[in-house]
Amino acid sequence: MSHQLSPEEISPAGVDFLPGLALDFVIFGFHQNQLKILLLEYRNTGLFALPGGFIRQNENLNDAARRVLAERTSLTDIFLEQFYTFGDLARYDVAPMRAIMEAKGITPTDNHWLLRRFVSVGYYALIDFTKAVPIPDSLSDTCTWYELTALPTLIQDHRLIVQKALETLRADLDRNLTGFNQWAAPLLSDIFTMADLQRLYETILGQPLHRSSFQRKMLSLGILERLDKKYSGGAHKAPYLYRFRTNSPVPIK
Amino acid sequence: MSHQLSPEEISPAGVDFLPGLALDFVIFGFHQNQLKILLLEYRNTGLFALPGGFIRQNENLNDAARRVLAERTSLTDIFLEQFYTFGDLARYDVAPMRAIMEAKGITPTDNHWLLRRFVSVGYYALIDFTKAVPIPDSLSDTCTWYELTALPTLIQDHRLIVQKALETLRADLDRNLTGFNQWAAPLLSDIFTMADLQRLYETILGQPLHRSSFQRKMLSLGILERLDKKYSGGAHKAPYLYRFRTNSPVPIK
DNA sequence: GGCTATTGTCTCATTCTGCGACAATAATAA
DNA sequence: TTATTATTGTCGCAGAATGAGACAATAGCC
Repeated sequence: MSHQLSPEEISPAGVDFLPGLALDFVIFGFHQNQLKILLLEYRNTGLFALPGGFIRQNENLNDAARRVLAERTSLTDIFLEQFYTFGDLARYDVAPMRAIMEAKGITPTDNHWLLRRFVSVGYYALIDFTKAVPIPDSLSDTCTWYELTALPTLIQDHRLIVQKALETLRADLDRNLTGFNQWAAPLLSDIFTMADLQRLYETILGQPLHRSSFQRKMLSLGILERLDKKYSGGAHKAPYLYRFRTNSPVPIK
Repeated sequence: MSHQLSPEEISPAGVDFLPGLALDFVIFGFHQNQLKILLLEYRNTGLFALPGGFIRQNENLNDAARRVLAERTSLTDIFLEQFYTFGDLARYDVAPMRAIMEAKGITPTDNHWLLRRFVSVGYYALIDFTKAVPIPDSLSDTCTWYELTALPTLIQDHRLIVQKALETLRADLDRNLTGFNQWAAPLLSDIFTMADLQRLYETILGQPLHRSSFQRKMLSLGILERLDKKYSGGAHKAPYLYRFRTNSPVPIK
């Protein structure tokens, strides 16, 4: 986990937060055949971590997740999915966290609350990375998109968390596709072509898909609405445009 | 959540446990076309709850789950699956918990740690209910199997937790089938017929399945080993016996 | 030795999926 | 205006997967 604290909040006991419980985020960013995730970097330490946060005493768990995500991406009303809760003792190595704090000029006592054990609830999101304005938290220096295929070494068990998030994203893509698009900053533009959608799928699944089978499957999901308009782009046949149905039927498994 | 504490542990601050974090269990029990779950009852209160527990300071989350489950069922080495973490504020209504403690002769202070907010990690298991010896925890009076189709009213959000566990159990049944059987107290007896397996599926999924299609599908999963022996049961053709392969291949989705 | 309920397997129709074919077409170039 | 070209929508086919019934084999019972 990591931290959306203001500097004043670091030294006190973090008393406004639920103790020992954190949130970790795997924020997938898609745009034009690229899949990235958002990472924090701690200068002078060479350490990278997933964005994270804590839960306020009077805040729902899922609301806390939405709040922290908004703080990191400046995007509100994001579609978030909880995917696993990580609670191994081994996952929390105090050395990196101590290095991060000392690089910030803080010398924590041995039982500083940030150096204790945390259980962390993992969430993932999928957004258009051109629409986010990444903002580092108070302990980190940069908050940047990294290609999923070229991630730096991450602290703690964050590599495992990314892996599990990716598996869940892939497995539930059909089911969550509408969700990713019905919020403030949709993943695809409001209207899009079948080719746009296919590029999204291919990038996330990491494999090419056959065009006609893909079209057939997408239409059979019943979540798309075909618009009668056409495109004005390249020197070739104009594709139909689509948008996601509101109140789309939930696909039956 | 609920509690595996000894009476002495109730009044102190539960200092050995991670604060604010609990475990809730949906322990499915199967036997001969019956699907039940394990519930605790608190006498003199009419309240029913899922078994639950807490995590020790120096204990892995999943190990804590295994420990508590062993305490409730006397079964060690159980196959457990984490399925969701529940963190709404509304889920923790203090009134039932206070009633439970007062029925036990304890008068908790307003900020007693058991009356504070808990975030709870949900786990489910699936065992043969004839092999468990249910043991109530220190706050409850009985620990009993209840038919899933006739559950009493549960405290807090426990009905929702059961619902979500059942959905996950059904969705992941193929994938976890070997898991449920390769531990100390297997779900099915060591060797079993295809009809036994079909009854298990029909009971869990809550719908009848076609015999020949079911057989074809089960064999195609590649997790069964057919034994050349035969049965000696009724006045009819003897079925083959099966057992689960060790090192069965993971079914590809 | 016949009877009967259950089992293993086969077959057939239907649906789903992978994959290529082909005509339609929209902008550009000639 | 016409030819060119890349891309698109759809169709068709082969193979796989699935639903559903048919039928012979058989193990114990009377």
